[in-house]
Amino acid sequence: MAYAEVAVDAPAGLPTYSYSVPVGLDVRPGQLVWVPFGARTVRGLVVATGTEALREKVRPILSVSPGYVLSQLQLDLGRFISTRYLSTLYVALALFLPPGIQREPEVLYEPTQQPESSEPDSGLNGLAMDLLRAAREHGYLDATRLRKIGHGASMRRALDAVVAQGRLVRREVPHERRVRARMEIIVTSSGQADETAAHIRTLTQARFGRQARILEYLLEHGGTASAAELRSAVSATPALLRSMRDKGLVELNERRVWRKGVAPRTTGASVVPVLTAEQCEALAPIRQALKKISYSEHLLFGVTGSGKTELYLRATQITLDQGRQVVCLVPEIGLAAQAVERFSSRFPGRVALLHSGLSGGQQLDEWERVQIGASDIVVGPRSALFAPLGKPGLIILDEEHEWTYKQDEVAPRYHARDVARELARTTGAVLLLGSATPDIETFHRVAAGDAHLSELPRRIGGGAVLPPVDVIDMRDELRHGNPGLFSRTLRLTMSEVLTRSEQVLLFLNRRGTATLVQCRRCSYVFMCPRCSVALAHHSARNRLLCHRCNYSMQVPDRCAQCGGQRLRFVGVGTQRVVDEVHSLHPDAHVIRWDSDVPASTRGGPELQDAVLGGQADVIVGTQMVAKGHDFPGVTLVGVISADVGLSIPDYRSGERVFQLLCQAAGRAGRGIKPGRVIVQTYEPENYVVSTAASHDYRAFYDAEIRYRLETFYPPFCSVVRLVFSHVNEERCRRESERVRLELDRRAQGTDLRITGPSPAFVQRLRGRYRWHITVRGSEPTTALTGLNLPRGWVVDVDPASVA
DNA sequence: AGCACGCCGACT
DNA sequence: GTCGGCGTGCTC
Repeated sequence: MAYAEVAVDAPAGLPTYSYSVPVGLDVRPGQLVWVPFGARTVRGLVVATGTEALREKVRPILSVSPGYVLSQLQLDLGRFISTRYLSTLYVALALFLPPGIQREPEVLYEPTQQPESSEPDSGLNGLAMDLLRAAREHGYLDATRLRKIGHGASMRRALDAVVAQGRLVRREVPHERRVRARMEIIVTSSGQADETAAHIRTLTQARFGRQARILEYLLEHGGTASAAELRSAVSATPALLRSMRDKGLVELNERRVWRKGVAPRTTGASVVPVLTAEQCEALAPIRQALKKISYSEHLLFGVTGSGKTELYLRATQITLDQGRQVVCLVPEIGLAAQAVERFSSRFPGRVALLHSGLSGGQQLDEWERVQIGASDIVVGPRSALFAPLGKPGLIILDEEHEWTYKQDEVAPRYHARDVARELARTTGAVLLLGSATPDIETFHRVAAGDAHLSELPRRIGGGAVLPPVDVIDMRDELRHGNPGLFSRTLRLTMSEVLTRSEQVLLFLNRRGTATLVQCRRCSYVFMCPRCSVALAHHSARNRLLCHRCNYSMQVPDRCAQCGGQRLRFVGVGTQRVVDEVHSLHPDAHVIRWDSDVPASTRGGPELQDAVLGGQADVIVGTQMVAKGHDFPGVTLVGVISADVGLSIPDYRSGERVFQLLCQAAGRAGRGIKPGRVIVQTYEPENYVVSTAASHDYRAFYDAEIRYRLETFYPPFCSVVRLVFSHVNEERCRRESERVRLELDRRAQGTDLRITGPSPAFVQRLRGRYRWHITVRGSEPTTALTGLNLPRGWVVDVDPASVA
């Protein structure tokens, strides 16, 4: 008897369960199956097979899904993800499945045998009787039929009633795929050309004119054509072609056709530019590493426009020449198109683009092109890492510091950089990370000798320097009687730029929306006495609250530091900036560019045209404008309040603000005209603001790494965040306190440091209260493995934010 | 996730 | 006494 260990698609429980393999079913590791689990039929992935069951209780595997088998490499990487990120084994492995796999079985309702005449008065309502009648008529009810009869709560109730009476039984049946490969029919004339010519003559005489014309067409086109082509050229119908096949005149064959590709398949190769001396030097260690065909990690550290992309392309060339594949990850879908274009024009026809924005069919086609080796370059967001690669040789993460590489909404909450590193390590590939503002942890890996550093310190072409940055102390403005949003310098410069008909980009860091209380005189921000974290003002309870330890205090009426009586509640939105610009420049065309503007409008032609075509005079935006998009007409960038994000109770807030300021500054003067940057701040002496203003990454790194060491945060430890959410706030608090005690027990004799529970920064989400606990240590995951948390808990290893 | 089981408060 | 709220534990 054969048995299989199966990772099942259940939200919790054991990593795998044991199933028996029915006779006649060929089950191997890596296969996707349907298995019974409790009262349900669920997806499972076979991780091992054997001749003895590991456990006593077994039920049989229901069916094996055709199409794809996970490789041992993928099974191992899946296990790595599930242990590292504390996810179920199934969801980790499911990352590797092809697009369009059905996760749920089809649900059918079948009538039970019951003589209709002896029907007792059942008390069923009309809807329920309709269901019964339809089920008896068709033999069963599926989702499509059910939808035709009705929907909503009443439908659910009716269905429940009929099932409860035993008139219908619910049955779950395996259901494979939503999307299929697109096939076309290829028509080939049988026999030689002279034979075909003879056929044409006899057919014409026998008045089979249309069939004759089909053969003529085939003769003229080398003996083969697709059915679709024949249909439009000589109105050949499928039925006609079938009858011709039956007469032996033609052969019909099916052929896979790729849907219209997302990446251009045919563009001619572009000219390969000559590398600068700096580029040559930066490429050298990467080239060397690729030649060795063994794992190594490289950081390509260079400002925007310094020629990183060309090095990606050169490294790609080397890898492809070795017959290995390349993955290039980009932070978001919007930036994928650009990358695809660059790779496609150098390597026409070899690029696959993989992301969830494509149609199911396109996703499947791109994915399968990679699988069969038709594409050996994969471009996409973090999920592209899970493309079916046989021999990956190079994995590129562009803008590696971006936190979109961390999946935090749904499990498995993995970081693509870490998974990429593990993939590279196990396959002997090169991991190439690119950034102008590297993640502190990545730069620390360089310092520790775990990654090589390649630098591109200058912009290419004319050695254009980064734009000059003016730091404006907003406390001075206040002292000079200007309490407004804009400093005098920004106001003046904005007017000048607008008279010259150039564009202004006003940048607002909105991740500081939580109102905090600041003294207008000495700029003191009310802090938690226990956590050195700014207290947030909660208007509902009218108190100041610490989001880390839950300390709370009354709303103050004077400054705790200087006794000043003028306090301000900080929290500015994009709209207020827009209003202010309007009042200063009533004729200016102002455009808002933030997450409140629907993505379709944002990426759409109207907004793009307005921005690029120069109709827009002022663009007001948040994080989004700082990333990726080019604004060639912009000559002035104004950062409204550089330090807002600094007070977020998160150890990475400084790093975030630094990156954002550098990116925002980098938006100025990307065109021909020189640019200028004005940074407004209440803390000009803060190292984050000052180092960003002087474009000095190393100075920032030095200060930041010292802070991380002193406060015991990554890279000097690992962080796990546990969030509990519940509709009832009191239960929320109680449950998180209970878990805190449990964690304290587990922390005995380890270096674990636990903070919380406290309300999360986003305190209420979708009607549920949220409390969180943060665990830090050299190996917090180990201490948490096997911890049985009830429903409502989310565990996030290496969270993007601990706020 | 679904389902069974078990424990407490509002009713016949 | 019982019906049903939902909190808890199990699913091979």
